[in-house]
Amino acid sequence: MKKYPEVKRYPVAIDCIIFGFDGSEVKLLLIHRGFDPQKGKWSLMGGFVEDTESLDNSAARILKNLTGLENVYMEQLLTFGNPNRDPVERTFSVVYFALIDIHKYEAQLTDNYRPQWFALKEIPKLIFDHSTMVDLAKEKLRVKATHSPILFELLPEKFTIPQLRCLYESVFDKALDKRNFSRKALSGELLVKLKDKEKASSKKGAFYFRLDKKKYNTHFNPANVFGVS
Amino acid sequence: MKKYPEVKRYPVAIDCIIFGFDGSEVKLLLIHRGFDPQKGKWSLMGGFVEDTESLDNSAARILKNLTGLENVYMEQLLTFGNPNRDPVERTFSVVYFALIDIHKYEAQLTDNYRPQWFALKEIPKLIFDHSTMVDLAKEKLRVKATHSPILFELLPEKFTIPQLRCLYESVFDKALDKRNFSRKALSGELLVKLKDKEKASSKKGAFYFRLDKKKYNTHFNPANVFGVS
DNA sequence: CAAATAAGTGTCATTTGTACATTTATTAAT
DNA sequence: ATTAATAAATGTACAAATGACACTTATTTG
Repeated sequence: MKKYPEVKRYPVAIDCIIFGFDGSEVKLLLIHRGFDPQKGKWSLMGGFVEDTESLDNSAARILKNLTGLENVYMEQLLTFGNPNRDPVERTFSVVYFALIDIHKYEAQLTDNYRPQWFALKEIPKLIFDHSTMVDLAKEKLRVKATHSPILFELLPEKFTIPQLRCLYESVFDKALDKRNFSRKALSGELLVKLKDKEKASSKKGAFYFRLDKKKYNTHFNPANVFGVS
Repeated sequence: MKKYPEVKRYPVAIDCIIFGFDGSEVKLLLIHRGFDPQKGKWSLMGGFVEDTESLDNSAARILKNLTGLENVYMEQLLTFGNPNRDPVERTFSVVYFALIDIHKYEAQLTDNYRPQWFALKEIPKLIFDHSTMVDLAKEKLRVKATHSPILFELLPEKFTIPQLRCLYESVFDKALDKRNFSRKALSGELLVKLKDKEKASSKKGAFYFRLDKKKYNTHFNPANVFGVS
């Protein structure tokens, strides 16, 4: 059958929002945009969807090309399509987002586009509607964190309860009660206590824990980790 | 500046998923597709995005054209873009969904595309990937219903507690305890008891309630009714 | 006035959430 | 060796929310 007649066609882009945790704070990964307009400005990792790839695959390819990051589980967030969002011509952008452990992916990160991690409170001005995208992702991150243990994705293999609390405090931007937090964290029985301690941040040291992956995967399988969609 | 060189362009479509409640069950609105391929088959309300409209406006226009429904608050769900999802040519589809009170919109509904309401358990085979879209929307509906009082969107101005319970039972597909349900429903202080009763479904009759719109809007403003995005 | 129908309501036990202060293990300095 | 400093670890009591459960009430119809 012939193509749809009289239908306008548009470039479809992907933008990737990568949140990361470095043990004390949640940060956002940005790069310098590689082409005009706004070449060199701070930007999300973006590119155009190619002809034979799915949206998910396209997002993975683009992230890999621009940052070197691979095997990052990203979730589709929302599509932006205001007629004037891109000054060059109308484009649609399907936004993806992910949460990673910064240190885990440190080695993968390539330097081509001079990527940089920014604390959530120090995000610079971004091109186009990228700031709106990030705001939306931050909000979604909070909501998801409330209803699922999604934030474990941000942690290294071994982590301490204080680090975990720190992560939640960073996401929600508020102080949490030590005692109540650790009671709740441990009550889920998802955490396994290890024998060794993290000694860098206190004299006493804090015991490491790891995630019980079996239980985690059973109760929150990958497709559901980030919730519904 | 010149348009992006060497970038492929695609039609961008919208598909609208409309859930409705008729007082006893949640249903899905479908129409007969108006053009080839698959002309005449059961389909979501879909069409192509036009050049000057936003995605939200496009969704509203398409819904109006195909069904007559106006002023329905729809939320963007997810974008589908597998290369082969449409046999004619590659298209992307941004999916929207909404919840309405079937009776409230009864008069608006036009007959051009022979629209029909289907109980969730009796949804017919749909074109393309529309069934997947509906499954996703059902799931999202459940999750949203758990975390926000979204379901009030499905009710008429006046409704009874048993109707409300019935709605939740329909969405979650399970029986809920009468006593606990009404305690919880009333505890929010979002419901205002009226003087008259609904007498159709019992001899005793059930008091009508209405939503306290001020409180509802204060705590769950339109942008947030459906949650985050 | 009896029967039928679905609405409406209360209690108790359990779980969950919240507020709050002291003790403990370890290191570094004297 | 003793002390000071640091941040980790832990418990209790009260309030609020949840879940399980059965009887009474208002109304209509025969």
